Amino acid sequence: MDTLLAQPKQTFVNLPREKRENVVRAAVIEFAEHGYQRASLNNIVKRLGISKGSLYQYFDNKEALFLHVFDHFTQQVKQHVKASVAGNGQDDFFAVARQVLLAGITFIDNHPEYFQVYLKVLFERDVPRREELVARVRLFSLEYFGPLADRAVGQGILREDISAHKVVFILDAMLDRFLQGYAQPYLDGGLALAGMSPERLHNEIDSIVAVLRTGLQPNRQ
Amino acid sequence: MDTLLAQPKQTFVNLPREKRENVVRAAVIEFAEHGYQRASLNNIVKRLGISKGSLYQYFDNKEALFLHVFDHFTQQVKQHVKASVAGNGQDDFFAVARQVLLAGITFIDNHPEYFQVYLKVLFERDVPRREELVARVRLFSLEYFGPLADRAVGQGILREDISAHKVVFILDAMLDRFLQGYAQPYLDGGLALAGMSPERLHNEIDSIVAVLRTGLQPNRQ
DNA sequence: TCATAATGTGACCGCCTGGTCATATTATGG
DNA sequence: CCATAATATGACCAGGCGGTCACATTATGA
Repeated sequence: MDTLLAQPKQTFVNLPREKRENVVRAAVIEFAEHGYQRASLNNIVKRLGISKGSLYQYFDNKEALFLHVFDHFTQQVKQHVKASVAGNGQDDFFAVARQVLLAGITFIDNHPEYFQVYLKVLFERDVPRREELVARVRLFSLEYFGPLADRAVGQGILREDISAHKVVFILDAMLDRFLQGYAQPYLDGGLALAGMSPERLHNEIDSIVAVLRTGLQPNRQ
Repeated sequence: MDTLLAQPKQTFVNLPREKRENVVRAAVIEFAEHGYQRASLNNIVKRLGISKGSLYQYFDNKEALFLHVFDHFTQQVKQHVKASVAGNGQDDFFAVARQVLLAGITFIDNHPEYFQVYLKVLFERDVPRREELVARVRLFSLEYFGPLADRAVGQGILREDISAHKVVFILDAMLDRFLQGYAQPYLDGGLALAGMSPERLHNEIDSIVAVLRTGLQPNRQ
């Protein structure tokens, strides 16, 4: 799970850090704009002001460059989420969900292009090792919420007529959809999430978490 | 809203129905597999066994062909949903939601390629008139559930601390995500929706609707 | 200083794309 | 039957793609 998807060539590793970062940044932008297949290596080298031959001294081919970019993405998102939730370890199930949602928002704010790359991978065919890439992100969510949901079931926090599996699905669906709406305004169903002030955004999140809490906790009728 | 996005040329209209349907079918398959930009007109004419010149006698260009395909999609989905819900007009808010979800499932079963085209449009940049296309589908959902939610609020069926707008967002998010998971198995969070028997699928749907009902109805604590 | 290794370069290759157009084929109706 | 209109064809075009490679430039260390 934590093994790398692809190694750059030694030449790339030897490069000064700033140049390496430039290359990755330019590649991320191109893949974010056009997805994998339509992304153009010619555009990338043009943007960087280097020759195409150089890029091929850094990576074996387009696929290796792309996988390297995706590696960066997964590393950053995991690190960001874990750091965001770290301080609130003892909170209840839904408070953690809220925290993860907020972490997603700030990640998108900080790295909108990386999230675009992910969205592209979700819905583009012929992306190399697509299932594996998506699974890396998805499994992170499942691994993260799965045990929490199991524990919550044990504590009687969740209603018993729905499996922990399904709880995670519902939670994941809401989080994912909310973040998609935040990243792509025309997906937000008229909520205008994109331009929203942080306070109102927090209100929206609280509303949704409240609905999930009421819907998922044991029945009190 | 109901005006067409693009007209084919007269030559296409004059064609016998079967040939017209063949052309549209081949185009749908190609756009479903590769999205707009990567779809190849050469592939389409090869699959049809006609010359490229002929295709250009039917449509002005790639964009016109694509928009014609999307017109077909929206017409079919609207017709299908309306027909599915028609008999159950007097049901309550959540029963209608359940019915729409079921209609979505059967639509995907009947026309998986059309739904793929829609998913591609959602996440591909540079699709001609993308916002407009997405809006056509989205607005249908909003127009459909919006009035229902308003009425439900008036009847006191929905909790009062959340706007009808937000209710529609949550509902739409769950429906959309469920259908995405059904159409693209690696999006289903391990629920294995794709290969599921109809009975178990209905159980899943009922569970989710139950959670929404409990979460969205007035608080009874 | 100079031989060797590492790195950078861009013209070039074969392939595919959306789109064009002169020409061939077929249908129509007087 | 034949002139005209409608339809079908595929070679061809310019442009972009991923990828290659012979060569130029720079860095290294003895």
